[in-house]
Amino acid sequence: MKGYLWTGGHGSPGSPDAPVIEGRLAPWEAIAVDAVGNVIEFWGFKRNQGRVWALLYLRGEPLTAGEIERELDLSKGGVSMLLRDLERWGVIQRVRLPQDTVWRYGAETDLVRMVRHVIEEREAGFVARIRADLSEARRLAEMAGEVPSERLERLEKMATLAEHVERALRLFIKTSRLDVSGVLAVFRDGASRRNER
Amino acid sequence: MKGYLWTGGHGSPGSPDAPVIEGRLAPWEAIAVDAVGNVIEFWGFKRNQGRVWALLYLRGEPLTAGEIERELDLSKGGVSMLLRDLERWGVIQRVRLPQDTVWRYGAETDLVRMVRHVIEEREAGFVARIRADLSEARRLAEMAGEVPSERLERLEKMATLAEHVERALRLFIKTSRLDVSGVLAVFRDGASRRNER
DNA sequence: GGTGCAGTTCAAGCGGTCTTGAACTATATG
DNA sequence: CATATAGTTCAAGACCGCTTGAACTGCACC
Repeated sequence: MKGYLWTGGHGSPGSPDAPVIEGRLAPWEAIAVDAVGNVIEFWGFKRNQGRVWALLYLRGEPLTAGEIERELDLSKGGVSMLLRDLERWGVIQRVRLPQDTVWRYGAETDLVRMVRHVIEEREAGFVARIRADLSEARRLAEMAGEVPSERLERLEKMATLAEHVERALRLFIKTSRLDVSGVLAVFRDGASRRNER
Repeated sequence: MKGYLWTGGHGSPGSPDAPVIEGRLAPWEAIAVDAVGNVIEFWGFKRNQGRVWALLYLRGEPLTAGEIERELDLSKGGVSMLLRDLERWGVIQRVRLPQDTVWRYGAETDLVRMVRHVIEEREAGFVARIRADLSEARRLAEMAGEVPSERLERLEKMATLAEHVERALRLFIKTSRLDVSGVLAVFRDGASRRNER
C-alpha cells in the first residue's frame, strides 16, 4: 500500500504550519511540486523524481543541479541520481547554454512519456514473468498427475484472467496516449531553449 | 519502485532449489500462489493478500485460518489481518458450514472487484487530493501577485494534464470492466458452496 | 468456574528502499 | 601543475511498512 496515505510536505494545503524551510521555493510552488511528487510516487516512482520534474517544469527554464538541490532541499548525490534517472527516461533534458559552463536541466514537457514508461517497462518484464510462472505451474501440475481436474481448470482460468487484465492494460496505454496527445499540443510552448547535449 | 524486481519465492520457476518448506503446498500451487502474490503487490496491495486469495481460489473450497496459516507459512495474527482486509473488500467470503464450528474462508471469484477496488478507492481519495492541492497552489499563486503569468500558465497546464490522466483512468476502469466481464461468466462455476455469514 | 481453541490486536523487530554525505573523478582556470 | 567547482558513486544509516508473536478477547464445552 505504498503511497496510500502519504504524509510528506505540508498538512492540508492551506494550513499555517510550515516547519520545513525549503530553499526559496514559493509556497504555491512547494504545494504544486509536492502534489506532483505524490502522484509520481503513487505510480511507483520516487517521490523526489516527481518533485524535480515538477520544479523544472514550473520554472520553465533549465536549472542547475545546485539550484535544484537548494530549492528542494535534497542532497548533492541524490540530485545527481534523480537527474540521471529522469534523463534516462527522457522526461528532462540536459542542456548547456552557449556562454555557460555548467549543465542545466530542463523539463521535457511530455509527461506522458513518463507514464508510458511505467506501464510499458514494468509490464514488459513483469507480466511476461507472471505468465511464465502460471504456465510453469500448469506444466508442473499436469506432470504431477493426480491433481483434481477442477483445480487444473481453476489454474487455467487464472491464466486467462491474467491475459485479459493484460489486454485491458494495453488498451489503457493506447487510450491514455490518445487522450493526452491533445493536451500535448498545448504543452509545446517552446519555453525551454536547448541546443546541444 | 516497489515490486519492480522482486525476489520472493523461488528463483526461476523450474529451478531445483526449494529452500523453504511451505506447509504442504504442492510445488505448482506454490508457484501459482506466488505469481498472484507478485501481481497483487505490483498493484499496490500486500503480496500476502494476493497469496491468500490465490490459495483460496485454487482450492475451490473454503479453508480455515489455521489451514491458511500452515499452507502459506504465515503467522496467526497476519492471517487474521489479511483475511479481514480481503473480506472487507469483498474478495473472499467468510462462511460457516452447517455442521462445523469454525469459520472458513472462500474466494470470491470476482477478481475484477479487487482491481476495481484499487483504482476506484485510491483514485477517490488520491486524485481528489491532488486536484485540491493544485488548485490551492493556483489560488496562492494568484493571491501572491507578481508571479510571472507564464508560470501561472504552466501551473494551469499541469492541472489540465492531471484531469486528463484522471479521465484516462476512468476510461480504463470502464473498459477493463467490460473486457473482463466476459471472462467472469467462465468464472462463475459454483465451485464454492457457501450459505450464511 | 475452568480449560481449550479460534480469532483479534498491537508493540517490537525485521527487511527493503531511499537518502545522505564523504570520497572520488572530471573539467575548467590561473 | 595546483586549485576550485561540478558531478558521480556507493556504503552507512534513516526511514517506513509488513510481519511476528505474545497478550488478550470471545466462545464452546465440561
